[in-house]
Amino acid sequence: MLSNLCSALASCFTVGMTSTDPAPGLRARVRHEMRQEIVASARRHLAEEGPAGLSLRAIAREVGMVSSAVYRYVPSREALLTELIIDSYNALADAVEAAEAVVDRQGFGDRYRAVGRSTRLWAVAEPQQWALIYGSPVPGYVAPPDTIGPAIRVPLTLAAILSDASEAGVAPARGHVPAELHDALELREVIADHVQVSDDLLIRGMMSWTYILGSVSSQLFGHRHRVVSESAAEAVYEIELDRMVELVGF
Amino acid sequence: MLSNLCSALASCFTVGMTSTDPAPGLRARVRHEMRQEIVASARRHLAEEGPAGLSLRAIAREVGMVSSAVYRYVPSREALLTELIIDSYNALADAVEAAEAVVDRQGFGDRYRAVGRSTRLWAVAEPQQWALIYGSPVPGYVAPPDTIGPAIRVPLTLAAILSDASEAGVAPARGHVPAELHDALELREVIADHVQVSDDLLIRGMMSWTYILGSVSSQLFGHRHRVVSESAAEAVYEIELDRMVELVGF
DNA sequence: AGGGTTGGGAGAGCGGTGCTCTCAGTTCGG
DNA sequence: CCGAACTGAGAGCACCGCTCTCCCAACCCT
Repeated sequence: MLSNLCSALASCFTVGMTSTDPAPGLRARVRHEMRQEIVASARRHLAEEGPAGLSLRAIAREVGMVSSAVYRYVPSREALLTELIIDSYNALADAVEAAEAVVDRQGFGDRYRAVGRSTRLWAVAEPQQWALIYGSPVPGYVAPPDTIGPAIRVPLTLAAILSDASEAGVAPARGHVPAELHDALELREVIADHVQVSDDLLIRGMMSWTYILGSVSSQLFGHRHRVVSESAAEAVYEIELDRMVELVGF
Repeated sequence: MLSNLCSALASCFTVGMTSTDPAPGLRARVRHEMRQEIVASARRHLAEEGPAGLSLRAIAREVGMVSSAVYRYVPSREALLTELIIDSYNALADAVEAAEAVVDRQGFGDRYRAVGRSTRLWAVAEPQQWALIYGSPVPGYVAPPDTIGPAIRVPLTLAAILSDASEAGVAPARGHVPAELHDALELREVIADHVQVSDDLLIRGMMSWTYILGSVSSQLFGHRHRVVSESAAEAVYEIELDRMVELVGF
């Protein structure tokens, strides 16, 4: 029965469950609402205090419960963080995919720029969520497998751009990559393989995402202090995207 | 007298003080040793538990004191973290400068590669210190001015490479940078200005450091999962450095 | 050498955290 | 309708940063 409870909790905890029970039952519905209220409060606290400041007791206080009661809905603080992490990955991916989708399919450089711009815009709007997913991981915290799906959505969007560019004959390989590294590029296993992307282009594409991560984090975490003035950050970022387009070879 | 105590604590707290009192006094020396023991314990805890796990009480336990006693030596947990941050910046810069110094002065690409390699090596050896300085900042923590000096040492090393390359006529500007961004590049104010570095090269150089930050953090923080196999990380990183040399134009 | 001053350790305590356990009341399903 | 399941409250454990008081030992100065 304990395992029943656990699995019930776990399934209810899974994001995007929407089981649509035939007979929801009053108790089940109010439970679902209570859970959503808790998560909403957690999201609010995250945005205000940051990941380290997220406290189950504070959440309990806000929703008008005693701290032990929230454990009926959330197995642990870490699990709640995991849910917020998945949410954040998905929110970022939603924003990026929406921005990239409206760009001319043949403008590969512009598609990359759209990814870069929308990523930065989302991060600036939600700095704590950015810190949650791309900051230093909480020591002892291991990302559960549920997170890797949402986490890889943006890289997959970029991979699609590479794939389309390869198909169009743009961005040919222009650099040597040792053959023994071919199998090391695991990203290839995740993307549709009906189009052949060269190792060189795959690495350049990976670099283009790495660069976005590095630049946005640098800006948000204050590592551009005395390097680039804050007011020009966005304009400089546009130059950076141009140079990365140049590096990828679109 | 309270201000006296404060200033005494502050001056003793300053890194690299080494006041060399003429008459050290037994009490002063044992105090200094005690303080070093505390910082050493803090460093150990940082390496094991990470920044978030650094606890003054645990340190006190380890050095055989009651928790309130450590406050005679360290004003707060945050101040202790600041000291560790400065230490980490300096340790990284020491490693980078040592690696870069032994490279042929005219091999600008190789000098950059040395910076990139030594940065990654240090980060892999000291992941918690890397997370401390380049991970998400602790919410509510503001970097005191003492940190910016050590923090900018590696960027200055890179700036020197750019400057030398400019002087040698290598790496000419090859891309447009709007004139209004000229004053936004604050890094220029920090470096010796007897050599003219173009805006384009300055931005490319900044990008080369941003890229190192992004790539190393990606590797350490697990964002290369299902993208690049762990075993090939170092080899792929070498390719990345090659591509960045290409982007800078050395 | 003695006495006032100062520094440093110990202890208690405040408010906070995550999490567990027990108890009592409520709702639900057979 | 009654037993089973669910749910909130409360107490409690171990931890945290930090403050305050007390007391003893070391120090400096006369």
